[in-house]
Amino acid sequence: MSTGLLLHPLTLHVPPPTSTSNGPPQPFSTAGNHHRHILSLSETCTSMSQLKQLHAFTLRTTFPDETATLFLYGRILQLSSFFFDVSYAFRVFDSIHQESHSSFMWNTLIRACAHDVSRKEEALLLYRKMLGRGKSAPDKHTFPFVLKACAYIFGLSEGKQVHCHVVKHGLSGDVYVNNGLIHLYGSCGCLDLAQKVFNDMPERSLVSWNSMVDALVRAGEYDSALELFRQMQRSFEPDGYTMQSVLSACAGLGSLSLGTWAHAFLLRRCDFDVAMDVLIKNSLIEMYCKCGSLKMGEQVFKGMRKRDLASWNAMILGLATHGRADEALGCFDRMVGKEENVKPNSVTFVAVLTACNHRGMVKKGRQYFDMMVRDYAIKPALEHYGCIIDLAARAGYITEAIDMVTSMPMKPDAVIWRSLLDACCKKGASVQLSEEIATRLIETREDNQSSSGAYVLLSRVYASASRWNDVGIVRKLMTEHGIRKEPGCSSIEINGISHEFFAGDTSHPQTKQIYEHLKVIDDKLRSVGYLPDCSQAPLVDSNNDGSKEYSLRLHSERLAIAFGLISLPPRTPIRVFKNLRVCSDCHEVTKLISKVFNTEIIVRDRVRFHHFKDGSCSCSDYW
DNA sequence: CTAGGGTTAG
Repeated sequence: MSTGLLLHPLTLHVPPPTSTSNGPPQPFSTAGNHHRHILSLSETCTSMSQLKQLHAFTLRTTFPDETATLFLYGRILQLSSFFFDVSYAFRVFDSIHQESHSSFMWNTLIRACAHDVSRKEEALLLYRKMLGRGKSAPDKHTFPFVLKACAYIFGLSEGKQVHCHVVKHGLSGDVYVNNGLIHLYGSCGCLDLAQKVFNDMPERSLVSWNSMVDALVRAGEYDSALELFRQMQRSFEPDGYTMQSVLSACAGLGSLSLGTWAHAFLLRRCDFDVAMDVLIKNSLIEMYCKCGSLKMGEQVFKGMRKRDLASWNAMILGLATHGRADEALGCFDRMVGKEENVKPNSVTFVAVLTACNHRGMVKKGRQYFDMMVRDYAIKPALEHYGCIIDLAARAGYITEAIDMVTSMPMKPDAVIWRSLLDACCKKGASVQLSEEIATRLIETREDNQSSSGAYVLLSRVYASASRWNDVGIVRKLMTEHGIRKEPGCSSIEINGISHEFFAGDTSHPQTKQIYEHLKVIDDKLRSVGYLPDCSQAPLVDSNNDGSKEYSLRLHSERLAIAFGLISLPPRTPIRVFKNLRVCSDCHEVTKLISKVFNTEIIVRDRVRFHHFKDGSCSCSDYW
């Protein structure tokens, strides 16, 4: 046989066989310590084809003892998963006698599955098999992989069982295992369990802290996440993973001052490789856009040497949510154009459709929806239908929107019913239709939006039809079901201090001034020809005292803008965050106010509200 | 005798 099978560069690293230091290598069947050579070859193996040659040698070689053979097979398994050839690993594993499967082999295979997106379930299956065979017990290496697989499929009940096994095997003190548990509970939304594991750990690493910070961010506990970040710095230097979570927390709070601080922090302290750098920059774009600084978001985006799909998605979405639909669509064109040639995914189209939605561009929205299906073969998800249905309904094409709901292949969720009902309410659809939709919305049992939920919207429908009896019934139902109407809410951040405004709210210390200024704004708007559109904003009896006002007048973001115009020096950009979705008319009004008062005003939606205990939060409180 | 943990947009 020829050893020419093993090609350069592998052959370069073969230690000379002791028996034949000169001349051609001997056939492997005779020499007693050839297995050592194969073993050392396995250390320099650089590709799957080399590994296969090695495997072939192994099959032809007689090994001095069983242990040595199994050790080598373990290596081969390890290498095939290192080269991402999991099916080869499976074949090797299956070729080994069941009795001889070692913990190492099981672990290697489970790990290979846990790292492969399409094999997460297989990882759990293997683990179950491993337990069932009873030959090799799981150890501290097994659990982190199994837990990762559980986390990925959100298998909370499976994960809890694995947690029991961890305890049973006396591994509840292992730092790797515990990190896996934190990650699992964090991804499944069990914050208290994640916290408990974290608290009870005898030893913590940087990964433990990062996983816990991440769990808090996922749960929307941004404040606590930042507090933990502060604590962790007493023992660890943050890395890229940490900063990614910290940036998400800042984005979630909508706090530009915190976000800017985090940006400065990472410029000063952190050093990443290129892959991490792209990830961090993407988080920066998202953070700046969510905090209302589209300018900084764009700056980061433009300054990137390398961009990936997520960078484009973040930028398009940022432009879209700021109502800059044309630029968002332009960005999309550039992305798919010849020069950049990045293939969009389903998230890209959510961003593109959001751009159309925020500007009420019905036709364009439909075009992009069709383009997604036709040109990119992307199957529309619920979110895409949500965008396009909302778009149609808001523009008054309620029948068409309902047709889309009935023809789409999946079950509509509460968001879709709500946007239909909202449109019915604003466009004065028939009471019967509105009632039907409200019923469906309530049936989903997901309707927990107190300010624009089924009951509130339905009572508005009855009110605009002057069916006061029914309004009373709905009100009573709301009380019985314990649903409290919460007013719309906006916030504005000034010098690191956040101020909140509720529609109709009078609790701010400068209320009198704010309302006076609101009147100034409205008068100015009227003087340039703007009149609140009654069909968009029906008369509502929001105070339940017979005093009807345009709901537009009560919009909380207008209070916030009024406050901004009073307390900021002229021409300072004003950033307002709204808890409800910003719609096209809101962008219009804001644009008009910006023009009339010569100030840049940015309104951003869907930022989670951060309730400061003392009503304020400054940068220095945190760091 | 081998080894291991944490990222992604609505």
